[in-house]
Amino acid sequence: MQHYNRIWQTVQQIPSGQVASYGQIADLAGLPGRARLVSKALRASPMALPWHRVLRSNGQIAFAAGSAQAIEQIQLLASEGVPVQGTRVPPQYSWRPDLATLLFSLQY
DNA sequence: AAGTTGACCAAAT
DNA sequence: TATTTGGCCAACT
Repeated sequence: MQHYNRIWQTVQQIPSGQVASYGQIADLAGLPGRARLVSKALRASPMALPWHRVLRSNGQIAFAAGSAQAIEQIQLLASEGVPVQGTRVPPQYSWRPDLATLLFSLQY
């Protein structure tokens, strides 16, 4: 699907040490309102992606607390210097992409 | 063809 | 802070 490629490329733009929400990725990929599609795209991704930098809009991990996936994600984030305090990542780690940079790097 | 299911979200409570 | 509610829509039954 064409949309998945856009989503994957957008996720790859998230810098180490920062995080983005599903809705944010959808918007940046040109798919406003389709946050759920992003989760599907990540699940279906055949390539290596920084999927751990994608959180819910409120900073929480999308997986159930305590699940193996959630634990792995927390570990990966920690290795980049992003703490998960209690149940969520503090908002100052959210990615604020420069628009011109994005437009330059998203090729189709 | 019709109903269900999500790695979601914003707003209200 | 946590939970609920209604909305969303592609992919799967």
